[in-house]
Amino acid sequence: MSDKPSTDSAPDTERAAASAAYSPLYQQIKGLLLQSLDRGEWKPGEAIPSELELASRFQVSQGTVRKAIDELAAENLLLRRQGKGTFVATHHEAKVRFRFLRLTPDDGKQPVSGSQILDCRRVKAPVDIARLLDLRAADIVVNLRRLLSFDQVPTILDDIWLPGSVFRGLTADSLSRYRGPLYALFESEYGVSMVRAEEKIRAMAAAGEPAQLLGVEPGTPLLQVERVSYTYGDRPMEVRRGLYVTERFHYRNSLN
Amino acid sequence: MSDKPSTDSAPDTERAAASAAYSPLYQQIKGLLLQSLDRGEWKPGEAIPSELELASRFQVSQGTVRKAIDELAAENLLLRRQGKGTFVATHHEAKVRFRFLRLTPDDGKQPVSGSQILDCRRVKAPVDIARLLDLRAADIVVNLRRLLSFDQVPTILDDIWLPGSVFRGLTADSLSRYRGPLYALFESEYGVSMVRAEEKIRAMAAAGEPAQLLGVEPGTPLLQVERVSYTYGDRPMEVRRGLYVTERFHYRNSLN
DNA sequence: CAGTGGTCTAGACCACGTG
DNA sequence: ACGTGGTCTAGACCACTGC
Repeated sequence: MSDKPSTDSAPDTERAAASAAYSPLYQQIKGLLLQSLDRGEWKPGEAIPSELELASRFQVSQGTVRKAIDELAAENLLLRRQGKGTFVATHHEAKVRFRFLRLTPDDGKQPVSGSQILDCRRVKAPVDIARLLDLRAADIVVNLRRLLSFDQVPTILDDIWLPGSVFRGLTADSLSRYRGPLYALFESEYGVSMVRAEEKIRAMAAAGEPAQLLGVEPGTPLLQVERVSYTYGDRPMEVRRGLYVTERFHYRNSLN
Repeated sequence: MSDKPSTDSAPDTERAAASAAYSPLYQQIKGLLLQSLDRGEWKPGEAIPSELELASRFQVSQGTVRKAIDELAAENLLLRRQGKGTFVATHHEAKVRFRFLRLTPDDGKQPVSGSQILDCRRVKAPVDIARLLDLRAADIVVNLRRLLSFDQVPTILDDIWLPGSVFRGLTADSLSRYRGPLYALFESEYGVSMVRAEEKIRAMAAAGEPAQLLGVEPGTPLLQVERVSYTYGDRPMEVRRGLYVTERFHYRNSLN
């Protein structure tokens, strides 16, 4: 069923017009797959159709589908499992639970983590948040504050902003009852898959309230991590400002 | 010319023995290419032989060579340029000069950068450095300190450790005369290509001497970035401890 | 055993860079 | 016009998973 992407056998005029916007077949297929993912045709954790099936659906060769899937897998949107199929990435699953959390214990031992919701309100978007989330200043956002502890030690204080129109019904209560990563909740309850994020990191002295919540002296150096998370189509869906205590933890990063 | 990697047409016994250590042909080719890079058969910035030439040399199809090169390109060891060839990655070239430097101006304007060598000595390796560099405690290392300024403002204080046996003849003098990224110098003068690095980041208060050199008050929160850089074959070749002033700059990172 | 993704091949044609 | 990497195809066989 459906639209075979146009590539060859086009008259010269069309060819010429298209040449500026030339895009390889597999990129077009990739785009179609992205649309299906965005549309929710295949849910996180589910298998997508096999390569042969997609090839016949799009009327291209298996190799072309494969290359499209290869790129999506490289971007961690899909997950290939030999002999089983190709699956939509999800924030459930122990293996990738901390996909976006780069704070790591110095001694390498996995800590016991706990989350405490401090606050959850709906407010008019501050200008800087509105800009980052592509909203108008009048729009409503959910502002969420929470404290993460590792081995009972308060370590991360997060200030989170979400578009209110998408995250209806998100309350401190529903959050407190929930166990697990926020991004997994966003997926199953609000259909929002976080796919990519950008972080800006700086060093900052702990002010009074954060210091108290994190149990450190005012003036203690902390990491300030500002994260913007994106769904399919590079649409920003979350702003998160975190303060990290780096006494027994560090932020790890790989450069290639 | 030379060794075709063994894959097919092997008797059953050998086949079975190899099955535990089964490795796809293109991975074997990738290994051979890596050896050639490590051996310096193709220097940074130079083109490697064309895909067809490599295919005939290794007695495999072009597609297999292509897949090997694809992976090396994805790891930034090689650089493909359509119509021209495939090139060995280099730290010369304006485009990738700051490949490993994640500190970015808040306002996005490229600053004018300057480097000042503070110190360059050869000493016995401290235990922690020796461990990180896979050296014995008795081995000699080069210890290098420098101050980076952006738009004349002191911003990064680096404490750098290099294996002395590799970096012979590296002196404060030769460094002061050199303009450009250190990694480019390492490449052309010492044949060491840095290919990958791991960083550990924490927040830390500026102590007396660093504070003075960076022109900030003692106690000012700084980013402390510990980097270990690796050459081909994942051999550690540099430890770098940097202190970053994040007044007008931030450390940027992308999460996938 | 059947179905999935993974590897490997051979060949055709396209886009790009350089003479 | 030629050589490079880039795309696309068709088909064979392999390795892994689950019934």
